[in-house]
Formats: sequence, structure tokens, C-alpha cells
Amino acid sequence: MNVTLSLMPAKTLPKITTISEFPNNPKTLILEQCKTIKDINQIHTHVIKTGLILNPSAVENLLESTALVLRSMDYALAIFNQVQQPQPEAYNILIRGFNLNQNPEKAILLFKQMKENCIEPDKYTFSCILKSCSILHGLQEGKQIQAHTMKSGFGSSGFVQNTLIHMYANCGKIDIARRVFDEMSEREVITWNSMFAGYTTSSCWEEVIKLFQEMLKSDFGFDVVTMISVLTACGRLGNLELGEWLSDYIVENGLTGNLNLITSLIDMYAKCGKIDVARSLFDKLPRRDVVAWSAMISGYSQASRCREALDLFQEMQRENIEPNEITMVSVLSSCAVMGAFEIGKWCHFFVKKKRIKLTVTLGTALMDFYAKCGSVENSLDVFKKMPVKNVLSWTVLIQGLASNGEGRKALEYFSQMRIRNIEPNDVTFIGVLSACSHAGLIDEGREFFVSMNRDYGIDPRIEHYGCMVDIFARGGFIIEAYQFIKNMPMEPNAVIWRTLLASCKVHKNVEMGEESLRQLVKLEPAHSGDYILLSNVYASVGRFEDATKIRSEMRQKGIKKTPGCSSIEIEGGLHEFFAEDSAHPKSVEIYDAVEKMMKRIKSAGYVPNIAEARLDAEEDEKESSISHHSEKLAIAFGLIKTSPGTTIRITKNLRVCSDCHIATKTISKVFNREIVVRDRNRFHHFKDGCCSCNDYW
DNA sequence: GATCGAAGGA
Repeated sequence: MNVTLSLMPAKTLPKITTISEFPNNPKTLILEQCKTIKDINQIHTHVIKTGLILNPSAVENLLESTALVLRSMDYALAIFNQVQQPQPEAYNILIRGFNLNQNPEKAILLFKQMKENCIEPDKYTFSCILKSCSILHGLQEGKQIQAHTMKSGFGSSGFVQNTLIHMYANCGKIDIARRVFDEMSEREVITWNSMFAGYTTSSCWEEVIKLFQEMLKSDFGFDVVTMISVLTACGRLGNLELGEWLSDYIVENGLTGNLNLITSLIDMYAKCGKIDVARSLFDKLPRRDVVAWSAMISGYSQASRCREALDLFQEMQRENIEPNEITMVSVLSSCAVMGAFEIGKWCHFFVKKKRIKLTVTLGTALMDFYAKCGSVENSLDVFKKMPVKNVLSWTVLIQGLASNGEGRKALEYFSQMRIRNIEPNDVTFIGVLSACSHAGLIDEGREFFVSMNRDYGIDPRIEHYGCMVDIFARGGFIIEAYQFIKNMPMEPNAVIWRTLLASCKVHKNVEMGEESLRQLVKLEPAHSGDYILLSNVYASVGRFEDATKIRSEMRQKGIKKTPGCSSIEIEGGLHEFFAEDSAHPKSVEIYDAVEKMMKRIKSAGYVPNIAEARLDAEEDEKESSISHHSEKLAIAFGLIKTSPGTTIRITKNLRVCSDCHIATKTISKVFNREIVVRDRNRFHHFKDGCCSCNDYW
């Protein structure tokens, strides 16, 4: 047979001149040259015309190109259906193709069809079909296949057992996976790697390390895949020692050219707190894919170096690397922490524009971002649009509603969550309890606290006790809160006492305030905020002398206020200010803008009640001469007391609104709509007072 | 042909 391939376009298949070459080296030729269905179609026509359709190897190569390279399962099935007696190899290719195309159900159907047609599966078939079960999380199906492998005599095949480990681990049965591993008489590196992968999917990081040590002891050589698994575990556990050992191994063995390996190394260093080492590795990479960028960005984000995370994201875009949903999760999480509302909104727009898949994780990150920036409506909107939601999404929603002053609505969603059979976890209850606290629902709070253990088997942690103290104290039941602390099964920490102390100011309870500070001094003697809080308790009942005394006591003890860092976002630009920092290029501009705004607000006939704020401001000016403008502005507004980590967001609308005839509306509405103040991780909305912290202005 | 990398909430 010596037929010229006249149907082949010369540019796609330049090397093929005669069909006689085709069966000899079909794989490389077809796999490498076929770029489109049209190419396949041409070869397919020839295979039929020339009778090669009867040649199993030619058909298999054609199927491989169609199902595995071009991933066109419809076309692959069409070819397959023309074959009169398909061999197991042909079935295997189709099964693999269905797995690759995330269609394991069809793979299983094909396997059944194979049995009906009395075609005996081989070890590869079992391996492929176990993978289908693994993707489907079909434990029962997997077990049936395992029984089948035993009967067919393939039970001891390495291929089968490796996938079996993977299948059991993916179905959450890590113990059975380990049993398969332990019972294997001969292990290969892949076997060990399958077990590492199993532990990785189950987040059993310690087990990865233990198994790796076993591997080293048994003098078994490891490979790049092993190192990637172990490095991931080192990152999760903060095991820098082993991580560095592997790092040295990689350098000594000249493996630094492997991008995947170095990406794991970057991730490990970042998670172990060596973010700058991670960065220098990242900078040295000759080529960076989206995973490498994402690893570095998430490294900064998790190290709370959010500014650098956002800067790197910008750089990534300049390099024209397309971010994926995972990149966006880290970027949005950084925006949430920084309160970078405009940047985060842009990210949301970007996600929609690029049709980046709204996964549960991405959706939840978006929700969290909106909630933390005070835009709970947008957070809810994202939640409603999410195709898949999990306990984390519901928790973020409840938490977001609660911290934005919508406690009752948060509890309604908690009921919804229960109706839909989503099992709440310990963190969900923190949201639920803080919702009760914000809504002033003391009895409900008490009931939820009991219920979390009684009905859900969740032991309350110190954070849950803290929420209860907050519920009692905020509701004005200071004594009950104190009794509750005294009856706690664990030692109260500073946060608990601080919660009580903060409420003492609102409810003007000097005695409990003093007791709280006594306890606080034992736990954290140098925490400046606690002294300020007690001083405010005194001031709240008019004992200004005592207030001053506390502050001078603080000075005598040499306790300094933490330098404040604030940020202002104006039209998408984020400006950070530290105490004593007057050098920010935008500071004068911002100050001027807000001055003007103040004038307009005043000329609209509104005089803010800033007496208390002014008192504090003068105190602070004397004590630590805080000079950064953002905090001054906040003080001027009477919105907040100076405290580190404050974000004041001045949106574009605020300026517009002072110009756009909104002056007829009450100024509190303008404030409510336009100004949101974030103090650390708590959001403050100002209606008549702040619904988060009971502060009135 | 079986194994591997980055990810959200308090």
C-alpha cells in the first residue's frame, strides 16, 4: 500500500508523504500533527477508505488523538462505534477520555458495556475505572471494582493498587488506603507518592512527614512528585527544618529548573514565614506560570502583607499572565483586609468580564470582601448568585450580616441553613452568637450556646465564651457577664476581660471596669488600649481626674500607645498613614478634600456632636502627638477614637453627594450611606450611633 | 497508562 496523502493539508502534516509510514510510527505522527477535528476527520476518512479501520493499533492511535489530545468524546465515540470488535485497549482510551473530560459516569457505563460484550478488562482498565470511581467519590462502586480485580487476578497489580490507594483516599477512607499500602508486597515510588497524595487530600500533614521519614529509613529513592507532596506538608505544618533540607537537596541535585518543584518550595517558604526567601526564589524563576504567581500572591496575603500582594497582582497583569479563580481569591482576601473597596469591586468586575468561574471559594472570598467593606447587600447578592455554597459561605454570610448590624437577619439565614441541612461548625456559631450580641438577643444567645454542644456536639471554645460575655455585657448585664467569666471551665484570656471592660464604658460601670483592668494587667501588662478604656470608663461617669490619673499611670509605667496605621481609599487609590507620618504625598490633598467636605456638611446646617471626640483628640495630641491626617480627620468627624488599624473609606459618591442636591436629606443619612469606618476587623456603621460598638456620636 | 503544585471564614 503506497497511497499519497493528497487529502492532508501540506502545512499540517508536512512530514507524511505516504500512508505506508502511518502504521509504523502512527502515534507520534498523529498525536503531534493533529490540531483540529478537521485533521482527525481526514485521517479517519483514510483509515476507513484504506481498510485500516480493521487494524486495532491504527484505530487506537486515532482514538487517542481524538479522545485524549483533542478531547472530543463525541467524535471518539463515533469512531469507536465503527469498530466491529473493539479491544480492551480501545475501551481503555475512551474510559480515560471520559475521566479527563470530567465525565466519569460515562466511563462507568462504558465499563459495564464492556462486560456485557464479554471483553475482558486488563490491569489498565481497572486502573482507569478505579480513577472514575475516585473522581465520583463512589466508594461502593470502587469496592465492587476492587472485588472484580481480585476475581480477575489483577488484585496485586501495581497499577491497580496505586489507583486503589488514590480511590480510597479520595473517598475519605484514608485508613483503608493505608491498609492497601501496607499490604502491598512490592512498592514503587509511585505507590509511596499515591499514599502521600492520599494524605494530602485528607489534610493529614503529619502523616506525610512520618511516611517520608519511613521512606528515607527504608532507603527508598524519592522523586520530584514526592518532594512536592512533602514540601506542601512542610508548609502547612510550618516545618522549616525539613523544608530547608529538601531545598538543599533540590539545589545539590540540580533540580532548580523544575517550575512545579520551585513553586512548591516558594509556597513552603512563604507558609513557614520566610516570605522574603520565597520572593527571591520567585524573582529568580526564568518562567512564571499562573500557579507560581498565585503561590507568591497568596504567600503575601497570608502573611498579612496585603499591599505587596496587590502590587504583585498588578505586576502579574503587566506581564500578561491571566489570573485564575485561585489568584483572585488571594487578591480579594487582601482587599478585604485592607478595606480596599474600589480595588475589590474592580476584581469582581474582572471576574465577571473574564468569565472566571465563581467557585465556592471565590464566591466566599467575594462575599467576605464585601461584608468586610460594609457592603452587606453586595455580599448577599454574590451569595445568591453562587451555584454551590458550603458551610463556609453560609458562615461568612451570617458573620457579615452580624458585624454589619443585621443580627436578626443573620439568624434568619442560620435557620435557612438548617432547613437546607448544611451542618454548622464551630465558626458558624461564632457568627450566630455575635449576631445575638449585635441584635441584643440575650436569651436566644444563651439557647444557641447550649444548643451548639447539645444538638451539634461542638464544644464551645474560648471564643464562644467571649461571645457570651459580649452578649451579656453589651446587653447591660455586666454582673451576669462577670459571673459567666468566673464560671468558665478555662482561664479567661485578655480578650474576654477586654470585652467586659469595653462594655463598662457604655454602661458606666466603674467597679467592674476597675476589676477588668486589674485582671488585664496580670495578663497583658503593656497593652495601652486597656488603660485608655478604663480612662474612658471614668470619663463616662464624669470622673475626669481619675481618667487623667490612669493615663499618667500608663505614662509612668512607660507604656506607649501603639503607633497608629490608617488608610484612606480615594477613588480606588489606597493611602496608608502611620503615626508621625506627614510625608505622604497625598496627605495634604486628602486633608484639604475632607476640610472642604466638613465645611459643606456644616453649611448644610448640621453640627456634629464631637465634644467627646475632641476631648480624646486633645489628649492624644498631647500624649503621642499623632500627626497623621487620616486619624485627625476621623477625630474631626467625631466618628472614631484614634486606634491602630483604622480604615476610613471616603468614596467617590461622598464628594458627588455634597454637590448633588442631597443636602435636603438629613446629614445622618448621608453619613450612613457614604461613610463607613473600619476599626481593625470590625465595621462601624453610623446611623444614630454605631450599631457595632454602641458608640454614639 | 497509576502518583504531584497554588485556595475562603473566627
